[in-house]
Amino acid sequence: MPSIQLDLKVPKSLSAAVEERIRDAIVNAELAFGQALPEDGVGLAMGVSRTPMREALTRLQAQGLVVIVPKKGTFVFDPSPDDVDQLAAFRLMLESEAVRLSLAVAPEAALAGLRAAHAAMEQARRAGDGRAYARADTVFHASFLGQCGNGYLAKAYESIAWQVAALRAHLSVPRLHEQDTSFSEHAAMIGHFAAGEAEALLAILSRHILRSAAVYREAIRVRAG
Amino acid sequence: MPSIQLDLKVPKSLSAAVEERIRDAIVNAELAFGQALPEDGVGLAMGVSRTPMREALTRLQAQGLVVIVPKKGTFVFDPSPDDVDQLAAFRLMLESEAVRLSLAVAPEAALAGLRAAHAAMEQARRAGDGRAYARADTVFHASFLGQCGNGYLAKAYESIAWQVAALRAHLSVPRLHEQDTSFSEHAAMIGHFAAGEAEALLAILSRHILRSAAVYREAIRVRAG
DNA sequence: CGATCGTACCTTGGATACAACAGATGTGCC
DNA sequence: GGCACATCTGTTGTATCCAAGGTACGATCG
Repeated sequence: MPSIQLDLKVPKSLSAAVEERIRDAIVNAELAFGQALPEDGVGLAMGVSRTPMREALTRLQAQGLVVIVPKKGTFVFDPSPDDVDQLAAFRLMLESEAVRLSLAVAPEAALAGLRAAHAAMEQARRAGDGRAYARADTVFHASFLGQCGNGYLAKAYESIAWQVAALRAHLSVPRLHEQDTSFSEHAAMIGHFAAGEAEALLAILSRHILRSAAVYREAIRVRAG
Repeated sequence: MPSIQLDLKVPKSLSAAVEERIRDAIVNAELAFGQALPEDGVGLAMGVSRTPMREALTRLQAQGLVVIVPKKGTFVFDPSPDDVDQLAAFRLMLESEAVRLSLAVAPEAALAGLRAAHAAMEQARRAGDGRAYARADTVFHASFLGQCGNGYLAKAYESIAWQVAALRAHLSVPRLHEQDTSFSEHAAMIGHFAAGEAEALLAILSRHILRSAAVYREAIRVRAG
């Protein structure tokens, strides 16, 4: 066994690179909801052919980020107000279970992840970097999942986390007031987690998730008219 | 609008047909766990080329039924005892929530589905058709999901239901005693559902799922040595 | 005899060419 | 002016070809 570890940058496959790029574009709101993604459009712009592009789109469809309509085209997913509610409900369900599990299985590791993410949130808040704050927010919630010990649960969460991130990027109105509320709620969650107070934590989590869902729902409803 | 319904067999895409065929082969135990699935092997046997085969395999990977190892090949998924436990736990979590939701949202529709499935189970049991019984069993549990009103929850369940079905086909030892227990448990669940007794139903469901998980886990452990 | 290197084969990864289908657009007729 | 039809374009669906990586086996050298 080699004693040193040189993490050689393995050139990931083109399809993986394309998938990642498009996903970033969606969750960073570079692409609008419902926007068409012809196979030879984005692909050629990146210098790749249709084959990896197709694979990337297929995988993105499995993640719910794009919708492929046979013989018509591929489009960025376009959630209805109802979708937002259902997504939030499902997210809350997964995350609640992850909280209970991680609390039972690996509370120290999860707590470390929460604190690190919260520190990153604080730094981003001081710097006024909304995007970094959002990223840290994502990491915070992913901490529960990473330590819950159930790979299927974690995978299911991943498959919707991107959609949640996209909603946040597209629909959030960055008000500092909101961010303050969010920040203190996260702090409270850490406190309850450290104390092993699952129910109190879940109450905050539920409020937290359902409140943002209401905001997104309203934003979509208004936009759609 | 045509007044008659001739369910004209829409020529689904080749990739969809291949996907379905391979999935059937896996959940019907025609293919062993870990078996290699070279792109030009199964494909050519069905007379299709590698491209639709690749798409089918990509989607099957998203469903957890196959594992694609870059530059090595594609293989039927091969769950470890731990995987079985986690899968069962996740399934129980999804299905419990679906029970609560369907009970709250559309109890009549769900109940109709349950009764229909249970009737099919009884018929299959009388006929001694184990495969038909298993299919009806799958339909029974899917009834909760179909009426829960949350598409994300239903989709997540679908994505693991195939794996559960595959476990059942590969590892079940068809003992009539087991089937009797299963049958009466399902009847009890219908009774509790009709009476709106969620907790009693969930207790049976939990026993039901965890018991079969223990069987599968043991079967895998023994097989692996 | 064993370890290591080279090579051949098998696999997937990607590109391109062709075919088929859906929708839009324009045109002619009524 | 409106409707029906043909065409035309843009898109996906499929097949085939070439390239590159990984594995296993055998040869070769110590």
